[in-house]
Amino acid sequence: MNRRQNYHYGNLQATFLDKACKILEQDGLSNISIRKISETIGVSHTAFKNHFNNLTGLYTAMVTRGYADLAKMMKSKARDKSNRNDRRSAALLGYVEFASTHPALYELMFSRARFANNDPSLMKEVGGCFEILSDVARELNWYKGLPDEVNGKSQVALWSLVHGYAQLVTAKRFKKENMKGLSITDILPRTD
Amino acid sequence: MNRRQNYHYGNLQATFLDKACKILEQDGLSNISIRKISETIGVSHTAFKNHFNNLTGLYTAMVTRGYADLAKMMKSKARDKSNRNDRRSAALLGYVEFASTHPALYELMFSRARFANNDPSLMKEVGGCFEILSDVARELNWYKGLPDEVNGKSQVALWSLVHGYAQLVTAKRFKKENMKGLSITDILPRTD
DNA sequence: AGTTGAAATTTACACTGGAAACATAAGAGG
DNA sequence: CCTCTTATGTTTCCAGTGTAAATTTCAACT
Repeated sequence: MNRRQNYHYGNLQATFLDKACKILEQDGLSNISIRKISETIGVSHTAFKNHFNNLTGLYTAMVTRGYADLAKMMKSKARDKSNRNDRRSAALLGYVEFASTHPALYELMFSRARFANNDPSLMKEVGGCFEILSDVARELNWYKGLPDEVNGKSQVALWSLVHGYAQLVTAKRFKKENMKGLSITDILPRTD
Repeated sequence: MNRRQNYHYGNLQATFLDKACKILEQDGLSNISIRKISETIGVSHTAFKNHFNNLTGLYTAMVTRGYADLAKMMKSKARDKSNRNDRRSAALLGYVEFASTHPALYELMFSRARFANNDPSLMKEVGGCFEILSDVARELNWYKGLPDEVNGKSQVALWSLVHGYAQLVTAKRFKKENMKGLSITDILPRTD
C-alpha cells in the first residue's frame, strides 16, 4: 500500500510558534500567514486549528513566550553582578536589549486587542516580568519621604520610563545626536 | 435618460479618512476594510485608489492627522494657563488625554512599518509635536549641572516617561490600586 | 464642440482565515 | 486481539481581503 510513514507531524505546535516568531521579526506581523507557514512546514493549512484556535491564539502564544523571554533576559543579565546597584542597572539594560533585538515582538506584546489579554499563562508571565521591575523600583526608592502610595508611584514611573525608552528607541523616534552613548541607566532620576 | 446626479462623490478623501478613524477607535485596526468603508459610503471599492495609493497611504494620512491633533491638544490645554509651570503640566496632561481618548490611533502612531515613516507632511507634524515636548523638557531642566548633552538627555527622558505612561495606561498594564488619583505630573522627577 | 484629465466603474486575480465533513493514526480498556 | 475514543491530519468550500488593468463618466478648458 506504500503508506506515508509519518502521517502525524510531530511537535507541530512548537514548529508553528517558532516559524511565526521568525517571520514576525523578519517581515512584520502582517506577513504572518497560516497558509504560508503551513506550506513551508509541509502540512495543510487547517492542521493549524488543532493547535491554536485561530490567529489570536497564535499571537497570544507568541506574546506569552515573549514575556517569559523578557523576564529571563533581565534575570540572566542581573545574575552576574555582585552588588544591588549593578543588578538593577543590568536588569534595565536587559529589558532594553530585549526590545532592541525583538522590536516587532516587543511591539506586539504591548499592543491592544491583538491577543487574549486575559489568558492565564500569559498573565502569569506578565506578572513575573513586572515583578522584577517592581523590585527594581522599590530599591530605587524615588519619592522617598512621601506617604503610603510610594511603591505604586515609583513602579508606575519606572515602567513608564523604561517602556517608553525601549519603544521609542526601537521605533527610531529619537534624533541620533541625542542618543550618542546614552542608555536607559543615564536617564533615571536621581535617588539622592 | 435619468442620469445619476452626482457621479463624482465630492470630498471622498476626507470621507474615507473620517470613516477609517472612527472604525479604528470603535473596532480596531484590523477591522478597517477598504471594501466595507466604500460600501457604507456608497462608492466602488476601487475609487479608493484615486485618493490613497493603498492601505499604507491611508494609515499614513490617519497617523499624520493624529500627530497634528496631538500637538493641537497640548497647545490648547497649555494656552489657558497663566504661568510656565501650569503650562508645562497642562501640555503633558493634554498628551496623556489624547492617548486616552484615541488609544487605537495612538498605538498606530507609534507602531513600526505600518505607515510611511518618511512621508514629508507626516514628518512635519511629528516634528511640531515633539518640538512642544522638547520645550517642556528644556524648561524642566533635569540633570542640571551636567555638560553639553543636557538638552538631549532630558528630552529623551521626558519623551520616554510620557509616552510610556500614556501607552501603559491605555493598554491597562498598571494595577488599579497603583493608579488611584495618579497622573503624569505626579511621577515627574524632582527638579530641585 | 472637442479635448483632456481627474475620478469613478467593472472585471479579474491572488491572496487570506476559517468552518465542515472526512480520514488517519495512536492509545486505552475490554 | 478487538473496539472505542480522541487527537491530529486532510480535502473541500466559502466569504472576505487588497490591488491591478482596462474602461466609462463627468467637469472644465480651449
